[in-house]
Amino acid sequence: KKKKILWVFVVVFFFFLFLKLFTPTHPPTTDNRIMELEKSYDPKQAEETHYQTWEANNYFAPEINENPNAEAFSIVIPPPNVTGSLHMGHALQHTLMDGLTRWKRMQGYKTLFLVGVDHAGISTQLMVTRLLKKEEHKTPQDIGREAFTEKVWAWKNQYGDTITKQIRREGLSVDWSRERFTMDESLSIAVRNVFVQLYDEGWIYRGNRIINWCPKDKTVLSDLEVKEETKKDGKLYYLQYPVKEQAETRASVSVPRTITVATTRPETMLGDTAVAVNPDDERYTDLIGKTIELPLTNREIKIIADEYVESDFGTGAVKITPAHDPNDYEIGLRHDLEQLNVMNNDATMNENAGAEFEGLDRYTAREKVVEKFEELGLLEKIDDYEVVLPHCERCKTVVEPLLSDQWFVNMSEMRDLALDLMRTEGAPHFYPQVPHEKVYTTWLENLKDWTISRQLWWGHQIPAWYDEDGNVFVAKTEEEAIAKAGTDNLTQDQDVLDTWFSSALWSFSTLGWNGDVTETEDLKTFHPTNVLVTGRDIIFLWVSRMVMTSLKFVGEKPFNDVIIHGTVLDKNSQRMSKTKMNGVDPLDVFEKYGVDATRITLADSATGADFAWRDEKVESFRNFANKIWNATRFCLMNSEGAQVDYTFLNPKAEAREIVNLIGDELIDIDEEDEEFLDKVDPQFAKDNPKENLSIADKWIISRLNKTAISLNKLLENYNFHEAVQLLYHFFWDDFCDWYIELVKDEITSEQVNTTRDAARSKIITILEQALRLLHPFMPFLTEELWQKLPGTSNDLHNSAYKNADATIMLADFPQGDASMVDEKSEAEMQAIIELITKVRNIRAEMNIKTSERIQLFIFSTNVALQDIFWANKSQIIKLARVEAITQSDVDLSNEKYKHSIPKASARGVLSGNVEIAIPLEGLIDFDKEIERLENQISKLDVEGERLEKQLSNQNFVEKAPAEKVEELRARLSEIQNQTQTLGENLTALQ
RNA sequence: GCCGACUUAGCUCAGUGGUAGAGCGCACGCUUCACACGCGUGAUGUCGCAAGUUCAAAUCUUGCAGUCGGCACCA
Repeated sequence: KKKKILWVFVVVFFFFLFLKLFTPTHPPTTDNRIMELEKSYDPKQAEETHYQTWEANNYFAPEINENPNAEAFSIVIPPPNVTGSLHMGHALQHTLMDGLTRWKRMQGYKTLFLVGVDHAGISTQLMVTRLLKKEEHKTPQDIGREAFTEKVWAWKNQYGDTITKQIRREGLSVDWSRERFTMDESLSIAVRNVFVQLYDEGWIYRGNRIINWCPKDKTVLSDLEVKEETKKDGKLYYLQYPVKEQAETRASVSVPRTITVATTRPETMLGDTAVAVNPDDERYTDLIGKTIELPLTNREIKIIADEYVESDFGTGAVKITPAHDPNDYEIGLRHDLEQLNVMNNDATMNENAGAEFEGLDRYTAREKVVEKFEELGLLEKIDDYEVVLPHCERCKTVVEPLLSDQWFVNMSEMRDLALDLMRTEGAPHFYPQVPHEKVYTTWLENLKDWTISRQLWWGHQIPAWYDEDGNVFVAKTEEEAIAKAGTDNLTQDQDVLDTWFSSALWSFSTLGWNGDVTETEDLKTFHPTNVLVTGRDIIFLWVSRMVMTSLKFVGEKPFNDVIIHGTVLDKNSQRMSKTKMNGVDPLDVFEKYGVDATRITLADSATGADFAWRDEKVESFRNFANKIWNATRFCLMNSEGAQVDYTFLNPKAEAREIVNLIGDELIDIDEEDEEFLDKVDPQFAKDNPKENLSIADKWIISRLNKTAISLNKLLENYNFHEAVQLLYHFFWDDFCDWYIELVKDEITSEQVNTTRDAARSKIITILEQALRLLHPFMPFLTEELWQKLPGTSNDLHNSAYKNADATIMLADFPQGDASMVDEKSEAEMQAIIELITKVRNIRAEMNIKTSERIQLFIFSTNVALQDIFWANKSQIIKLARVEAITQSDVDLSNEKYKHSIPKASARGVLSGNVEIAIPLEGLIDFDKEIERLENQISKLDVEGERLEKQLSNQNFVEKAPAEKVEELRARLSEIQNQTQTLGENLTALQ
């Protein structure tokens, strides 16, 4: 038995060896380019090599543009956190920005895509603090401010380039020579100058206010950094406060009177300094002005009347804690109440809370307060209550409202500048405009003061100094502060500024403005930037503030347009988050499908709406990348004797031909033409006059020009989804499925002649144009392939980059030429496509084997169409798998048609009164053919009925545009014709 | 409470007054000399529900229902 198994193995082995040896290999070729192309696209190599070349050759820098009159195009990147790493949101916005930049660069604009990172105060400080604890078991306080910030810098220098490496991986054409960091010297000077000016003008002030305090990060937060979260299982505690009665009344009352207040935070009662009721509340009228003996304290507080209190809410009586609640604070001011802070900055109770509570955490204190009230018999009840609690956006800790000394910006002046800009110019223009413009405007209208100080060490230290008496001196430098104070016994404010304060200056501080320097070449050239691309979560935090500061300090808007992209959700339409572990790492996707496939997937998804991430979608664009690869592979396999040549694409080529024949002086050509003609090979023009172009050639040229025109228009409107769809279908459907197939025979011809070479040049020329159109969104693949095409050189560059080495990223972006849109050829081609599709349809429905060649009769009273079919008979034969077509097959008169075609034929009708018949002697299943024809007739009937109904409506005929009515009439008449023909065919079968 | 968005084919999403679209999936067929990450063919939707405007509504208006956001407040 064992022997038998072994024997089988040996046989199988030799069988495969045999198969391997005798399988024909690729046909030999003289062109070694072919050998370079693998059967499918592997993005790795392209991604590794081209970026380095681009960067090394300085292609990303605006200086590459040699045209002194070039218009500028600029984008500043929303600076990612220096601590950060790339997520899908970045990948999305980066793709859009780079797509736009590459597009404009190819158009000859002097482009700047400015890159940089943000110091991200809280995030970075937290990260390094954690590291310090883990590695050295120390807190920042243990090592002191100076040592700590040194550590952060060291950390930044060591790890801060993670994000920039990832940006390179994405292929972003950013100018690294202008890379910025929010804590760069010049940007820091800008921050100080802005601070000093705003202070001097009275817009920045220091004040004691109720602020949002994060007890974990131990810093104040702005309103925008606090996120509300609903807690369903909250409690509402009803506490009874005994009213202190006058001696004489006390005698007559057996039980002391109490007033009940409700609270969700009982521990704050230790800081109560009043109880408030509505002045019109009759229940409490007699108590107003009386005194309460505040339990658990030995303090007495007043009952006051204030309109703020709503009588029908809760008990109608409110405990007032001015130091721990923003509303209470306001009431406190109105009634001149004491502000008693009972908490430390870590949310433990302080000495003001009383010895019993001092040092307890706020929640422990809460329990204890409730216990004590219960013991005293003063706890009325506890209700279940849904509470909404403010949380720290970063660490999720419940934020405590606290009374604290902080720095604020009064935004009223800058807010008005921004609102005026919107009202007068409609700027910045949001894409999509709805709903963002309104949200932005409404937010500005209700803008409150901005808390800008942070109790951190990492960031821009506030340029304010205090003397021994606490007098404040705001100055750009310590020297200036000393000069102002008249003493050097000064201490600088220990706090730093909100990260967003420096971000707010980003659009101009990155271009060299710093308050000392207010005019730079870059600022003049690139500001205002053209467009900002960002997520909707930072419209308030960043976009609006850039608008305000830019108007105030530079006197112009920071950008014309703002693209707000949607959020990338997970496949279940949930937000991606670290805690949910449902994030998709762009680097994994790059690895699996390639950067280009990922980029074009993201661009396709960018409609402004949120979208669910699906790997299947990238997969389909990976397939698209492979399709491009293989189409190019095919062209290269048949590229001997061919090269990219624009003579073919444009009638201006004919001008060159004439120029060559009769001399320059006789023809009037403008400068633009001259430039174009430089790229044209005159010999090719002579060999291939335009009259030689086939319908397929004219059609693909028309499609190409239409595509280019539409694409540019779509990109102008930031319509990325439509742009990608257009490219996808032009390349796959028009170019691959039809053009390549139509010219395949010609191109792969064994015969070496000028016709073959011309066909090869034509297809490569179209392909080369297509690669350019694709480049902004698929930079690596297109560069890889473009470099391999015969005849690509820096001659194809936009005239602004004539001296740069050949690269597709500097090639001239096809604008499309409306004069090359050829509707006649498109219609003719459409007829051929329709014919072939119809035959294929009949073949499939009648189960005719692919290998089976069939006969085809084409009948049309339209002589022009007859000619077209005849002229393209070889393509029809090939693509519809037809045996042969003779002149008589397409030249049938009505009578002859009816009599000469076998009855046993499958029939079809096409638009333009074209009929086809496929004799199926012995193959035809009559029942099946009857069913097929009936199906088609009934489909046409449905449409016909609807049209008839519409056309018989007098109102429609009278009121609808005449064009429309005519259109429907024509369609109806065609349907009637087709139905009739099919009906006759049907009758003949029965 | 205020403001807003969304609801279209099995799934993910485009479209936005004039005959319903894509990709994926599905069905059938294909070792057709670039590509099975492919080729060909096909099926599938009272465009959330109801009313209104209009000759004509998925598209505009109003109401309702569901989903999801943003802002504000909550003793």
